[in-house]
Amino acid sequence: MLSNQKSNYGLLPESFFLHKDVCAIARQLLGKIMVTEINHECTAGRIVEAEAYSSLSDRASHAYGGRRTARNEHMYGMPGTSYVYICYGMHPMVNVVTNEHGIPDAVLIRALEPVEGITVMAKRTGKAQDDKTITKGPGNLCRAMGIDKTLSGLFLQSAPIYLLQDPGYSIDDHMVGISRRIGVEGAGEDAALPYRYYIRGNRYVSGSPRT
DNA sequence: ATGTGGATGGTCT
DNA sequence: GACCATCCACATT
Repeated sequence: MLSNQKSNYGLLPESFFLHKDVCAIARQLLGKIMVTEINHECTAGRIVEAEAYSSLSDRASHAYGGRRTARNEHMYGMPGTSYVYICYGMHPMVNVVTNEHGIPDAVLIRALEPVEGITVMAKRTGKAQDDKTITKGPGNLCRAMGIDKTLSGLFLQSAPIYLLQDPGYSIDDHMVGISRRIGVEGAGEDAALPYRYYIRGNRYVSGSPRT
């Protein structure tokens, strides 16, 4: 199943995703492991960048003002499920849905550091295994992980997609950078909110700053 | 290292 | 018809 990783990593409890502070969850997702198993191919990466999108009051969120459409329906789903949508007509983006059922908080996963299946990632993306853009940025990481819209609305604790903790790994606060979010200039004052979290100096972190 | 412009198509007004 | 929670190639500093 999860091959050699299964013995080391563990599922996250529902309480992890139920937290009301979506920014705290985005921060805590740094260092966690995202895994996909698609067509018997396992790929995994450590989360190194994530952004919080906060429910109804956040103008950068697809659910701003309580907006609810066919596209963003999964934002209103159960905590610990996925919300995948297509951006710019071609890039899938994967989010982790948080807070209680019906409250559309979500964390956008923006970058991973490859942990397993790097040859599969290279095949899917047409890039070299040592290309640092292979899982850098929300569109790139979805391509490397094989994530598409059909993986939206799924619990992140069973095939084909998992979110796991690595008990032997922790991220100290001094390793964490915080900034405004990327690509949300249209969100007025909310564009400046410090809702982006990343691991300082990690070569897979997208945008800037990276330190 | 930084900036620009084009690709590309779903979604909402 | 306008707007994107982006990426890549290519130009310029």
